[in-house]
Amino acid sequence: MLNNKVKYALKALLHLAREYGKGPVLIADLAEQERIPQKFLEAILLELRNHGMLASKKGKGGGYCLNMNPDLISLGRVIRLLEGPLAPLPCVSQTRYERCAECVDEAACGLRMVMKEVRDATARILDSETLTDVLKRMEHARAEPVAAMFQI
Amino acid sequence: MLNNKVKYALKALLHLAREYGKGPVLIADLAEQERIPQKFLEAILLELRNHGMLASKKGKGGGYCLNMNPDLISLGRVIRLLEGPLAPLPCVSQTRYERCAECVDEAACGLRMVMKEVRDATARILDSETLTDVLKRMEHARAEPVAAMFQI
DNA sequence: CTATTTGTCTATCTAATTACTAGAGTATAT
DNA sequence: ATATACTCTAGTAATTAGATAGACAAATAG
Repeated sequence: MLNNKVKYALKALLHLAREYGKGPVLIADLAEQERIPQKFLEAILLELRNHGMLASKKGKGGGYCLNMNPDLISLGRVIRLLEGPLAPLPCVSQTRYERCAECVDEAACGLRMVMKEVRDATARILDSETLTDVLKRMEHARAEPVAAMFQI
Repeated sequence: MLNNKVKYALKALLHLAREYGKGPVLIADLAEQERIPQKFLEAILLELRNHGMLASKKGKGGGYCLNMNPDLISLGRVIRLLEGPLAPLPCVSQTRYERCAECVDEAACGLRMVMKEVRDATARILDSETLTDVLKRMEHARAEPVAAMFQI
């Protein structure tokens, strides 16, 4: 399960991706429109900025904006930045491999083989899906709402 | 990331699956051979027993054994039992759906669509892979060790 | 029937993490 | 100057992780 921090970060980034190229967005607006606790959001945005993913501007007319093109930011990248590896076990992580302390024979560990498949399947999705891709999905969903079928 | 509790549980269950039909296994033996802290393992086995997955026998010649055929126990089932849903967000869980408190329009949430795909991919693997399947993988790996290639 | 073995269960503990909040400080535009 | 808006250091309450101690209960061998 993703924690709230990552979820809020992704929602905020999607919001900023939608406004990409239109100048800075106020934390307060972001917090209100995405319904995220403002002070918590502040901390998250700051962290993303310190990692170079966001840029900020102080003072009147200030705010936050993406520091790179939204099609360079994959969901996997954000999750790894704020939460850590996508892998369900550290011994199958590509980015932060760690041996299981208690493991007797890693090469013959059946659990590891299955978890490697899970990691690969997860990474295949999350590393290929960028903010731009997700925005496109959202527009598409708004254009053809499935719910409409039940609202005739 | 799976926590140690689940990892230990899965390792213990695989061990018990290997001994299935051969009578009870001592906690002490399990703990030693799988290198799991014994008292922690006790608590885990007790929980699995209280959920009906294991059976226990007190006194001399006692111990723990599987309470059902190992090909009825999928990794997904164990993870859900001890840790919760496989889904990365509660709003895409099949078994324990929960709405995101802050979500404005769930049907149009792009994040949700992607996470649904992740959940489905994960569940497809973990719900089909049983203890028996994992044991087969392990035997296979021991029969044809990849490492042998580098040890000539 | 009793000593020994082995699982059961309650209670506790520390450390880390999560999810926030307060409030003082700093930079900027006008 | 001054209002606006981000920065940053603390701190806190609640939960989870990862154990450990020790009394207790049941079963069996002899």
